[in-house]
Amino acid sequence: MQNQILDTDRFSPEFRSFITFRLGKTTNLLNAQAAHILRKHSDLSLTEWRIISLINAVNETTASEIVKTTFIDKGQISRTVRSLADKGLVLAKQSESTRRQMALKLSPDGKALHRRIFAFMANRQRHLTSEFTSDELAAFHVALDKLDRASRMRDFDT
Amino acid sequence: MQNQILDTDRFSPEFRSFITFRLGKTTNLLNAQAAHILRKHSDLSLTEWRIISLINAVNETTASEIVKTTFIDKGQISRTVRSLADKGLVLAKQSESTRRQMALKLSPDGKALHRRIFAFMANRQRHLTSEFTSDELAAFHVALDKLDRASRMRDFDT
DNA sequence: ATATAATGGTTGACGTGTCAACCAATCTTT
DNA sequence: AAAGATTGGTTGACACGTCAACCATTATAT
Repeated sequence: MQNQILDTDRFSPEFRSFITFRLGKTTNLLNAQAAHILRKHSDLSLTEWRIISLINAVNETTASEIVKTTFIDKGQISRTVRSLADKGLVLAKQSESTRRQMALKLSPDGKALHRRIFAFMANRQRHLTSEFTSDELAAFHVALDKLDRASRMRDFDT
Repeated sequence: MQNQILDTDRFSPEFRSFITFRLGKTTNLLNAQAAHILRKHSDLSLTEWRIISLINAVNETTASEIVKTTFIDKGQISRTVRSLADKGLVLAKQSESTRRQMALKLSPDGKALHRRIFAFMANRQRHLTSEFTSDELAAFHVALDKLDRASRMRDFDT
């Protein structure tokens, strides 16, 4: 099956094969879409929303766990968590077991906000995947997993 | 076939299905890999490299064409092109046909740099796709095309 | 031919992302 | 139990990304 690319595409043969450019484009488009939704319905940034969703999904988590699942910079997470705590959306408590980890939970306000925004995001998710068969979707995730693993190699000399 | 996710993954069922989070993670990993390669072998940023590659691929292009193929912000492209021109890597000439477009080409230095860096990036590309069959790769591109199209919808109210 | 709109690009302001250095708490080794 | 290594998180400095306003040029409509 042949690819269909938006717009005219003089870059075809080389660029179709350059998977990172290709991915970057789609990521840019999707991020712009998400940012638009968030701007319209909240004053959350994309990273704030992601962290809220992540905390919501597991009820309670830590900054380092967020780093491991998203590969967002830990400095950025530290700052974003504080801004969410300042807004009263996230509660950061020292966990009982250890004094260096912070247990992150959503406050009632945070949960309410999540519920409200999630409705839009779930619609969006349905829309994004509506053209996929479940096999295609599964294959897409497998492909991303392969790329994740391949991204661990750092040097390509010689 | 089941997904394999790096690390332990308490987020599984919800998050596996959230395609934009999933994509964001892979993009973060791949960008970090590319930035590492570029830092090691040049002083180019990722965006600079992408613009150089893009110009190289079609020999001559314009800023607006770069916008259309990458969806990088046009302000950023404007600035990056100037920085590349300042470094002597890109030649920006008013095109003859019209006075508002700039024709962008690589200088000899730019071409040489591209050739040098491209060697590493081509290795990387081979590595990234080595686990893919050609069908899988084609399917992956089709999936990205579908997401691109679906990303055009902006509102998910109701 | 003139007014209006669309296109190509630049700029400023500001928010976000990234790297590296750092501190404190815990874990590991001896 | 002390020394070193690792982990969890914070901070500063700076680069990069993003939005909106803007200007000049070209295209379109009247």
